[in-house]
Amino acid sequence: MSIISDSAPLSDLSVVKSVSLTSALEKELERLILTGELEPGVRINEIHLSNRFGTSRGPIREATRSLEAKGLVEVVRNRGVFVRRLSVEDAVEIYDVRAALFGQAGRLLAERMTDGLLAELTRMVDEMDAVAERGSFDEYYPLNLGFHNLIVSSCGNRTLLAEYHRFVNKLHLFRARALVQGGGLAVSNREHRAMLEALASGDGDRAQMTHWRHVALAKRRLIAAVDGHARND
Amino acid sequence: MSIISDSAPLSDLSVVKSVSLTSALEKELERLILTGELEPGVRINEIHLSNRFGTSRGPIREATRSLEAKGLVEVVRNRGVFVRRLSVEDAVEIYDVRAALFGQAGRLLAERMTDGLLAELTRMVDEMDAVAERGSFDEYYPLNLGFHNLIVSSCGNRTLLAEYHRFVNKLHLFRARALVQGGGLAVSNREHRAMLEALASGDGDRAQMTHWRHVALAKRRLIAAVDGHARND
DNA sequence: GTAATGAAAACTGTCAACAGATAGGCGCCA
DNA sequence: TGGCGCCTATCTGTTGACAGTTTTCATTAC
Repeated sequence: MSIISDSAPLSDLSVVKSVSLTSALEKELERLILTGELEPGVRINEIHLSNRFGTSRGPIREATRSLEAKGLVEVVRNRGVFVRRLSVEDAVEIYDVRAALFGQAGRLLAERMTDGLLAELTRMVDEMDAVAERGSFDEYYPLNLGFHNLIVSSCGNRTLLAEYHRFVNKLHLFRARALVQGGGLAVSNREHRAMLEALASGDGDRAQMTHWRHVALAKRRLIAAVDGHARND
Repeated sequence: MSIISDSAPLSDLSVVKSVSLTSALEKELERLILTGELEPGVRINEIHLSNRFGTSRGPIREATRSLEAKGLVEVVRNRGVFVRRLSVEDAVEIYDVRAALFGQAGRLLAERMTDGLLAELTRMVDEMDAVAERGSFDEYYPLNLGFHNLIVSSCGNRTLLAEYHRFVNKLHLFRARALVQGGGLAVSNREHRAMLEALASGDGDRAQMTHWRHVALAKRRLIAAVDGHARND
């Protein structure tokens, strides 16, 4: 259950012998993939990596097998491992799964809501409104990410949290990822307010619905953006 | 994206060189774990396994790292890999995730329902009713499994399908698994009928709700069974 | 100029061996 | 007799090497 979101600056792997070389390598490879330093589609050369990290190929192979199970890379026999490339269809499928998980998180959170958390979430949405008015996407994006993370982190289900993060991370493998990020800052934040109200009411059904719909609408925006982009090609 | 459900009788690993030794070992280990031949909590000895399968330890280590990422085993540094043991809390968390995924599958299926599929699903529910009346759990269980699988398999989202199977499989690691299987055959099948009606109506919201609730109620039955069992101890 | 061919280079799959860590048993001592 | 520490057996972590496959590239024929 590795929740991969903090890309801690542990580039020097030599220090972390305490947590096994394989898992350190796995984290580092995951970081390289998610930051885009290893682009979707490229092959991962075991020998190059073993030279780069000063290890033998064994631990690297173990790490890549782990990443394969997580869906970040693809292993082709006798040809090597490739950073997974997500098609539009893959991305759309992931949005459905993410919507389901996020809706469930909303439901669970509504049933265990605290005043402090509600205040914090409200503050975040207010801040996003301010930023959205300026149209500053660079500021909006991390706030938005933090808002969603706080909801899922606070829902009380660690399994759900891990899965949610896994799929959000996986979306980084979608080449046209930039498409979905733009557009509709204010619109998106209106949906956030609806979620807030549902959470405050303590109504699980309603919270699940608003949270589900938020991701479903994001999916619709993605599809529209992809279609528009394709038409412009 | 390995959908693991068919435990094909490929006990002889020597034949399947075409799909790589590691993945064949992984499938076999997964089978041993899910069937309970390797019980939750036991340690997996690399040397014994390599002798048993006639390979070296390398491929076995790769296979176990993959299983670790899937959540079936736990790796402790310098001590080995252990078949994962699920607590009641873990099982309950998984039910929440499963409910979310199954609800989403219901929604997707409602929006792409065909007459043929509806007829097949109806036939299955009728058969379950007949079996439930006889109180034959051994006959009910596989029918029930097939009913759920058909719904998720037909929803058109392969990512969702793979995830759903992963979590259903994971529940095999729950030691008190027998607790949830018993009780409420007729009750459960009444919920199936509600799901059928929602699917037939083509109403996505309603289908999601009925499918979600079906798993949520199963979760509640599990909790009740566990509580009752604990009180009897 | 292009396509087919064959050899060599590069890379992955697998294995066997060594180094370090852990666990269990034995003897020593209070 | 019970507890402590040492020692050995067992097992995992990692490495380097060999075998087989894929890819690359130069050569040759058309």
